[in-house]
Amino acid sequence: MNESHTTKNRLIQAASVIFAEKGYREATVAEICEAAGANIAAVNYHFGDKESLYDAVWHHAFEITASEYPVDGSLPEHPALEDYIHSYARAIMNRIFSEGPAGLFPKLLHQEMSNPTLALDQIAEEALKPQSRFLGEAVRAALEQKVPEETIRMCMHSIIGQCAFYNFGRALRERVIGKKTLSKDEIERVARHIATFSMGGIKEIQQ
Amino acid sequence: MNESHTTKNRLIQAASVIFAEKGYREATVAEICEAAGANIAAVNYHFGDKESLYDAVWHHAFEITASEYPVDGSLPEHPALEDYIHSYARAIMNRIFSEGPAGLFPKLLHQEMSNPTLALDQIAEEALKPQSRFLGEAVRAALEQKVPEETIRMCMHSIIGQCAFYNFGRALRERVIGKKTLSKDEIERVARHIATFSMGGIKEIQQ
DNA sequence: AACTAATTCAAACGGGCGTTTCAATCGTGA
DNA sequence: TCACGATTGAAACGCCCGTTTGAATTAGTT
Repeated sequence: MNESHTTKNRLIQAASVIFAEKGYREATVAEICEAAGANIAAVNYHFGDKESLYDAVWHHAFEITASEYPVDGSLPEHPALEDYIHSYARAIMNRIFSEGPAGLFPKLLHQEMSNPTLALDQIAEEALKPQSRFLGEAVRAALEQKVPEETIRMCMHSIIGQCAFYNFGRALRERVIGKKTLSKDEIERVARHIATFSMGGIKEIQQ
Repeated sequence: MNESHTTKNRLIQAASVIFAEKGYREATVAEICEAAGANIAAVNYHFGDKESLYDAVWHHAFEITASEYPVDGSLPEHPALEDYIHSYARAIMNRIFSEGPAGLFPKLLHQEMSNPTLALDQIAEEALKPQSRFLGEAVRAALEQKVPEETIRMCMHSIIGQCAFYNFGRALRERVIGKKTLSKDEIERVARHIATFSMGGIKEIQQ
């Protein structure tokens, strides 16, 4: 009876979508239960309270996105710096524009960044620091000893910022540009652009 | 009696801070009134309802930030592309790390991006599109005819993304890096970095 | 000083929220 | 088949929200 159609799992899946859309505080347990086809008391019975359900949603969302689109998922055998950046950008872009469950993590993260709950500390430690290190060590290795630590950090932020903007800028892209989603090809071109652009930036910085 | 200490003005000032901190829905009129030293009914008397107060806050915040840190505020006489990017980045960074009223606009924008209200359409049209055009036309002029429109757009996003990350990444910078704010000098170095990095990126793209 | 309009005040109103309650129902092992 | 723990169900509780009310107070005009 450990199927994925238990009430508990239906709650997590329904809650993921609603939390991602509205954020923790704006989402109501009533609408979550209705979307899951469960009774209003189901959240408290299966999770204790709303906040524990939120924790469960986070772990679920991160596991899915990290296994479907790992940041080192496109690395060739002997990767150069550009390969690291491209692999990172490709993974992040695919996550952001995934319309399936892998797309929920970036949306949850966006919500959490503007109105942090206690969950953010844990997420930063478990999910984001490792990804940040993945990029940071690649950049540091490529620039070794030539530039101060602050410059390395700024270069990392330049790379991460380019990717993250497609997540945080969602609402604006619809309004300023008029494009809601990106095709598979566009995603590939953006990831390639970010890698090329960043390599040019780093070259310009280090001379 | 058109001073800046009327109840109406105190409400706008108090509300700006609270809306910027918590977003529209999470902020309560009770705490706004308390912070303004006004009665609970003051919002409805002076503005009609919470949403109209929110509109007033937006206009107030944008006027302040746009006049204190205009995106063309650091342009030399005959600006090259790098000057445009630097002027833009410097203005945005100064806004983001301003601890005074000029810092409220980026915070409000962050809130609005994750949970858009009807106000976002108006903001996008009045405040953000012009700034986007400022950058876009400079980039387009520098790359004229050499690259497709999609490439120009991606370069713009690379520049804007680098700046915006310092706004959206606030909560993470504290948790992953451990730095909360930036000194005046650091702000200048980041703005210079973004301009240099972006020029390198654009050079790499256009060849 | 007297009158009028503007503003402030404490209290209350509906409505929606997360949570609790406890009876009804289901699933499973004896 | 029966009994018992696990799960579901409908209803209610207590709380906080934005807003409204109507009286009290203040400010401006003659």
